[in-house]
Amino acid sequence: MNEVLVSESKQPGSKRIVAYFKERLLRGELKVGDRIMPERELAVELEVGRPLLREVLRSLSMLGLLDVRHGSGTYIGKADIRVLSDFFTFCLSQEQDILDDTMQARMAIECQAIRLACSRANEADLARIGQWLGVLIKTLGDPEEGGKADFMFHQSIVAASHSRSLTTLYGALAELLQLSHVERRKTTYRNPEIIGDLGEAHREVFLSIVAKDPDQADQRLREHFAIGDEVRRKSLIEAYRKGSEGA
Amino acid sequence: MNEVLVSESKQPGSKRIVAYFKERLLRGELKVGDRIMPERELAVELEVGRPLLREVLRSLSMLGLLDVRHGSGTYIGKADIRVLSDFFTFCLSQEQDILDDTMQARMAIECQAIRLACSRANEADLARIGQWLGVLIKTLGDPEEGGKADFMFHQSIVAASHSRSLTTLYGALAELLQLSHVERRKTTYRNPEIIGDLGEAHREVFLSIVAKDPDQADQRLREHFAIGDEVRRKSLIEAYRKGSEGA
DNA sequence: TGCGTTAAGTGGTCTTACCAATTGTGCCCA
DNA sequence: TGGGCACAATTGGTAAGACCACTTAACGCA
Repeated sequence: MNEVLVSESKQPGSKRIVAYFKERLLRGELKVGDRIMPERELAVELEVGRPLLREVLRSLSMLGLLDVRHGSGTYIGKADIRVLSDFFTFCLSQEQDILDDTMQARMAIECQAIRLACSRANEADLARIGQWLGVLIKTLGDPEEGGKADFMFHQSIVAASHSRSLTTLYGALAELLQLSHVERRKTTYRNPEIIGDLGEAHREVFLSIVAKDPDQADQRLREHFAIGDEVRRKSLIEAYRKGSEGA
Repeated sequence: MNEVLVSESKQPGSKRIVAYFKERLLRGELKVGDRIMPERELAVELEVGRPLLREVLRSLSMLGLLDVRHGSGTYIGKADIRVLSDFFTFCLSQEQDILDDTMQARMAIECQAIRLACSRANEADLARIGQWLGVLIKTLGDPEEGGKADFMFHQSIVAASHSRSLTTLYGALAELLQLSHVERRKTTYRNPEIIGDLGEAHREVFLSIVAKDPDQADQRLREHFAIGDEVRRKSLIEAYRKGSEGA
């Protein structure tokens, strides 16, 4: 969308349509909930055919920027970050070891979020984090349910930061992160000692938020991540050994 | 794209088209660089009209997932994160004080990236960071050029992390971050003392990477952000006082 | 005044036609 | 025999017109 600015009439129709929306959205002329001009009228105004206009409208709709309602009209939507979960999955899935690397993005967002949560979390936030901590502990022996609870626990912390940009980024990675949680659980869930440590580590993370100590919370969370890394490293070594002996 | 799975033939045409691509991309049947079936053939196979197919192809193309070449064919693209810069800008620009909040996302990504850069940065990375440090110092008195150099300095650090997910997220926020850099400079550039401190702070950040000390690098970067916040707080207070006296 | 019916307005999908860019094939000439 | 040029085929780009389907508004009648 960031094209070199040339005479609008010389630009391909599709780019003129995109520019039309971009300008009006950024100018505030079109706001969430506004109804835009009907397709046939807009096509005439932009001097394009309706099929081409619909191509762009569909694109913007798939991003959530437009809310197209059959028989009613087309409205400016609230940009939907959920669509990005798929996109990020596509984007990053073309990379090797992406689940491992996603940990970096997760650590980046969560460590900053937990710092903010220490000062911004309200009673409802703390209650929600505590609730997911409870569910997590109950489901320690179940990789699927435990992985989901683990994800929700961490997502509650990010939500407690009350930072729109952090929750947006976290939401964009949600599908990959959730997959990562479940995969991690599957490599470790059979070891009761590890499982016990896992619950304990999450409890300490929670308590550090309650204590409202940003540096400590950041540290506890990093320790939690490091424990998880170490656990998986040992599991891999053990699996490798078993594999060698079997050979 | 995460729709409830129903009989494919009963789904609207557009959803079937999206599902067609999603399945084949995730299955690895379609890889970057592959050429897909010509439009007219694909329309027949999916039992949709060509205009509808083009609507979805245009959408996927705008996300960079498809590389459509006039007269040549349609190829699977490498998902282009640059498109997300605009989308994130739309997404987050619907929020109040978004430039301020974007700082949180920036801090999250950069503080994690700089930790990784301490162990992963190679000679070329360090040279590039140093180069942008030089440009930054030369352009301290120019908000536009200095803002760009500042952004590039920080972006080089993120690149030096060699983390695909962090660079992807940072790229998605690039437009907002760059705007943020320039805006910050505009509030402070007239004060020579602040400007001097700015150059010095960046130098210390750079040196901490060279020293390969993750905790120190993280701390220096946070101090740098804190100094920037303090500077802007003072500038706002001063502007407010002047405003009051003028009233 | 409220309900039902009809018509108008709006998006959804498709067929057909034609334009424009790229690529491949065949023929001619050196 | 090889290279170059021209033409045709293949592919994407754009549009008009037709018709379907959903929503909303207006009008008439009880």
